[in-house]
Amino acid sequence: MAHLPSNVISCHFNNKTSCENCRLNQLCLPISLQINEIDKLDAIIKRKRPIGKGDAVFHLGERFSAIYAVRSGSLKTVNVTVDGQEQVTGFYLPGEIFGLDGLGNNIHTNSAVALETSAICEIPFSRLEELTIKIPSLQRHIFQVLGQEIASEQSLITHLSTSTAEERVAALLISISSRNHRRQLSGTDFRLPMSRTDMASYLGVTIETVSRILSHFQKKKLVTIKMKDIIITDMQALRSLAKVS
Amino acid sequence: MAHLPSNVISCHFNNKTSCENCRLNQLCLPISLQINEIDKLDAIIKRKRPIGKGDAVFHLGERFSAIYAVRSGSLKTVNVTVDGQEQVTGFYLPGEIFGLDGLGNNIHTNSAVALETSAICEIPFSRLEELTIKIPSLQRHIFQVLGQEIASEQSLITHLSTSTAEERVAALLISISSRNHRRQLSGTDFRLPMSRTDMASYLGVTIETVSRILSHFQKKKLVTIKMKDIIITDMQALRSLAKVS
DNA sequence: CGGGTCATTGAGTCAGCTCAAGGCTCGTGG
DNA sequence: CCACGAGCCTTGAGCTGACTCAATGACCCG
Repeated sequence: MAHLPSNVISCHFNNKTSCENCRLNQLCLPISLQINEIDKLDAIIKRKRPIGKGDAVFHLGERFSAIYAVRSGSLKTVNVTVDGQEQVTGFYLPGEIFGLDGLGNNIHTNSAVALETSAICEIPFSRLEELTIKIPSLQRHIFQVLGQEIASEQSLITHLSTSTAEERVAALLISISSRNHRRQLSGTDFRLPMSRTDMASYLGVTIETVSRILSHFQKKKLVTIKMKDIIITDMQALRSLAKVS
Repeated sequence: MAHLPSNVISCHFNNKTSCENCRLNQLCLPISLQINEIDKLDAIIKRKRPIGKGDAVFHLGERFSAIYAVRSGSLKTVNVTVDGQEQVTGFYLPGEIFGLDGLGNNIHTNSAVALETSAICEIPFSRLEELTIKIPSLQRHIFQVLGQEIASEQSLITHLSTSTAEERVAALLISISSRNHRRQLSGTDFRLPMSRTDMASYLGVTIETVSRILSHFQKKKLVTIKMKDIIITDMQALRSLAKVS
């Protein structure tokens, strides 16, 4: 095994990493696979050099050719409305799959942008399709990933239609919290990867409203916030505010 | 084969209908298939007895076992929020596929309810999965249907986040119009299948707001409305209001 | 033709927006 | 190691689009 260079960027970057030894393999695509099947999946996955904050994995309008998994860091997907405004449509954390927006008509309808230095796996879609025909459980899992994306978007739709600004902010905090928890990280004490502007755009409110609501949550002793660092001090209350059971 | 009763319901109902001779086969699943492949798809599709207005095809919480295509009529999918409110998450017209909401975790997260007397095709998902392994172009098409669902939900999300009530109503009218047009029907002169209440719920506004906006559109000579019958008299202006190119 | 559902219209209220000013943070360079 | 600047975040004041509450009108089915 080659000796790894010691600077920060490269220590995250290891070409030899495989799905088999990836910490995230119980969250990501391999979850449904046998060892020998994982090897086949592994063979088609390209592990890219880490990308810096603000860099795009793909741009709106580009031809769809692959889906992506987050290995480390975090990303947002961004849409541009007809009148030129940016609109954040999703946040993606390690173990999560993104880039599905191009599947419908072979053109990406969003750009994917790193929120911090991030490592991603690229999975060429045509190769993946071939593989799913050989490995039915993988096909089932891809369908499931797509289905989950649909379900999570529907719940966002419901939220945007029916919730107040306060409920939206609470729900986002709960969502990030539970996704961290799923990765064996703290669900109460973490760093928000996105800016207030991104949160506001995603939630369909203004940045001022997000800020005011976070201050208000702090006043009510639900959370402790210092910029992007957040500690949830009353999960119960926050959950009920978010209308999440 | 039994003689069919002659009442109104049954005259729409014909077991012999096949994908091959269905008027909608250039919109629906068969679009990507050869004749002999269509026969295979046909073999797994169950054509159900027409259902009446208000009847459900599946209920929230039920086990996911099939996806559905609208043959005639129209349906809505409905979600129930934590506090017990109904929320419409989608409208489905002939040739469109619904029921994908259960794919993620094998449980339907919505109910599907007929807006009028409707005929639907049921496609058992496990049979469809088997078939996609034998017919790669069908797999590709299913992925595409899922991708389109994801894309259309994302565009709804963007709309709900950024649009005013007026823009939302305009966008819904344009959407119904273009979906009618796709079916070779008039894109300017049609009947809205859903109630004001359903429109309002789907758009995330109140019923009064929908009503006021429709009246306002009429005053501005964009449309002529008589309850559910609508004539779009200035498509250009309505499109630009909807912020759709 | 009568009752119930669905749709329209009006008046007053409020959540979240806009505009504006000031504070905090962090990276950079002297 | 500190000073500085640019971007990000917070807070305040006033405004407005959409909501709530309420009453009336239109349609449909038995």
